[in-house]
Amino acid sequence: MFEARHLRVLRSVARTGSFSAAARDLGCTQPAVSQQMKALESAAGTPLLVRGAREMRLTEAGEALVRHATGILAGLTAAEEEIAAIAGLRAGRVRLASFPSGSATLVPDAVADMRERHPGTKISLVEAEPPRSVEMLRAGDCDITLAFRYVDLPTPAEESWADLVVRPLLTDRLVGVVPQNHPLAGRADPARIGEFAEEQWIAGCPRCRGHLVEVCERAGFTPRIDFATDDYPAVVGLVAAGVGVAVLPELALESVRAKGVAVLEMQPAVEREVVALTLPDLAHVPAVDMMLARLARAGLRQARRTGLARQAAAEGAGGVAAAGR
Amino acid sequence: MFEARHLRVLRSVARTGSFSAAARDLGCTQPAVSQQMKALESAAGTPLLVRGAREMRLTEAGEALVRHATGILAGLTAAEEEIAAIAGLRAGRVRLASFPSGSATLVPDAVADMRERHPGTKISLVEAEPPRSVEMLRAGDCDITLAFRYVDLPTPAEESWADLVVRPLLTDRLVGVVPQNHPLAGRADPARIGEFAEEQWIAGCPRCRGHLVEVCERAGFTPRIDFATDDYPAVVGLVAAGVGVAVLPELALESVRAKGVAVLEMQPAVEREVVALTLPDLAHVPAVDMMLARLARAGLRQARRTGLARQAAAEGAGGVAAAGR
DNA sequence: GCCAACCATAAGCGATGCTTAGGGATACCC
DNA sequence: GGGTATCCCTAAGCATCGCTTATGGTTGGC
Repeated sequence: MFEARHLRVLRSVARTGSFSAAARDLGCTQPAVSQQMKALESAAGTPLLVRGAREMRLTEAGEALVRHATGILAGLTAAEEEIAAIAGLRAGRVRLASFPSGSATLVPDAVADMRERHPGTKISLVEAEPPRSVEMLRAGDCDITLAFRYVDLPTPAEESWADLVVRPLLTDRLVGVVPQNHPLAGRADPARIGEFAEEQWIAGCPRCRGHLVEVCERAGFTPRIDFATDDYPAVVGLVAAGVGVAVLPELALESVRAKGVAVLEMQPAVEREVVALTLPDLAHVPAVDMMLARLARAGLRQARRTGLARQAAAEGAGGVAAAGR
Repeated sequence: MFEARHLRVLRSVARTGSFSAAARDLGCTQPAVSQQMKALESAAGTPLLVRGAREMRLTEAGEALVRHATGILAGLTAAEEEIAAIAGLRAGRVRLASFPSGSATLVPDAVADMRERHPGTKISLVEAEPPRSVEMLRAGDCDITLAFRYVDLPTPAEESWADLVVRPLLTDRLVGVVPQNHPLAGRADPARIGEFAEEQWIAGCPRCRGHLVEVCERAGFTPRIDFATDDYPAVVGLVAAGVGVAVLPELALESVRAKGVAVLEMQPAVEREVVALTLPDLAHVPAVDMMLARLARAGLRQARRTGLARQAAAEGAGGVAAAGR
């Protein structure tokens, strides 16, 4: 079995015509070259070099081997370059899976950031809600999954993230969304969930709906859900049209033009933790690692933006709370 | 720097999907595979594998490396096969250089022998007289040189074979060639060189001519050389036509139809040693080594043939000695 | 809930491959 | 023609590498 090291030495000897020159070329001593060549000739089973008076010539077998070595070493170099490009973020691919409100807010920011810093990387995105998207991650169909969990809700066992790398990005809150002419719309104080007990509800994605029911039942009532859709603009439109009220993640509202509705802080706050998930091995893949960092940064920026908006709304309180933002 | 060993392991892991299976495949233990992969990932600078629940998956970098590995390992295998073919005499080339009487007698026999035993080998032949042919050998323009030396003559220093592998093939003798009607033609006893002192001489190749002059001068006369050619049929023709006499190597007569001349043994015998020369390194090249063996065998066969002919001539003595053979 | 398969890690050990040191041959130069 | 520089080989010492065995932890399957 020839080894690449042997071929490098042989090629260098063939090029320079002497062991000493090859040794200088390769950055080692001349006996090292001599030994390597002896080993190589032994492996080949035939001499490869003819020690001429002043120069080193190749035998037929030597020429054949050099001919092959050229291609082999070129392939090796190409491989090294491609791997180095991936390791050095000049290439590489990250496949994201995200739930809708994440892919509308955090992902674009992070992707733009990533593309600016590492233009060679390729990013793809599929939308998938948490249980499914985590399956995809485990099945190798994506590299990073954006997911969320409600901190007050015990995670179901079959959905454990214990074996995953969990990178918190953002702590999201639920907010109430009511028609602009709703009695609660003008109030400065946060709303309690119980105040919506008698309303008609418009619910979001299945997971959120499940959580919502849980929260309401803890507050002592069962919400009357007349309409459910994971299409948040539709939810907002329905609320604006007076069909009902909704309690939505703040992040989900971020990319929706909230016209004709009032957004209310909830008391007590119900928090949703938005995280990026990946497999432990993938966490060390440079492009994945960098993408996680970009997502974390996007999460911070998003949190700051939301915080500022909330602060501005609080300062301007007395009017319509955070309406029409 | 990736090594072929690494790539073999990676490919095996990729194919089998587990370290244990790869270890069985490669004939080593599982920790060996584990360590190799760790080293390879360290060299790559990025993970190559994702340890899935039950199967081993490749990362993007891993897939890229396997893609390259396929070509690289194929190239290595091809190289090994080609070298093995040369080492195993299923391929290979031998370039011969020979003086004319050698290339007309020993070489055809040896080449036929070689081709029969190792049909894959390629043999080429160029004609060249000793000083020049040895230069060719040293310059790498041929692999084996057939040459000869007169054992009674000190070899000139600049033509030393001390650094070469010298393989004796045959001990050739000089014989006298006289017209069939020459006074010496019918005699059973060997001729002495001095008996030709007053003759006109027809000489062979320059080297032989030089030697001939030396031999004659030791015998106390200077031969009157009227004609010199390295074309032995021409020499024989001239002798037959009565232009003069010649003293030629027996081997040179072997391929010449000696019509109209008588061939006389010489007393004392003057011997020419026919040898095959090669460079020490080339002597270990299988095809060269085998060709030397074939040449040696051809030399033996030739010696036997000559011996038998001489014996037959001796038994039939009293008539025309060895005429018209 | 135990068992089997798989992978990681650690320790021991032999092989490999490098280095330095020294010797012989050869071409070049004064 | 002798000195010198270059080149290669060999030997010995030594560090590293890579394999093995032994062992532990984890994960599916029965």
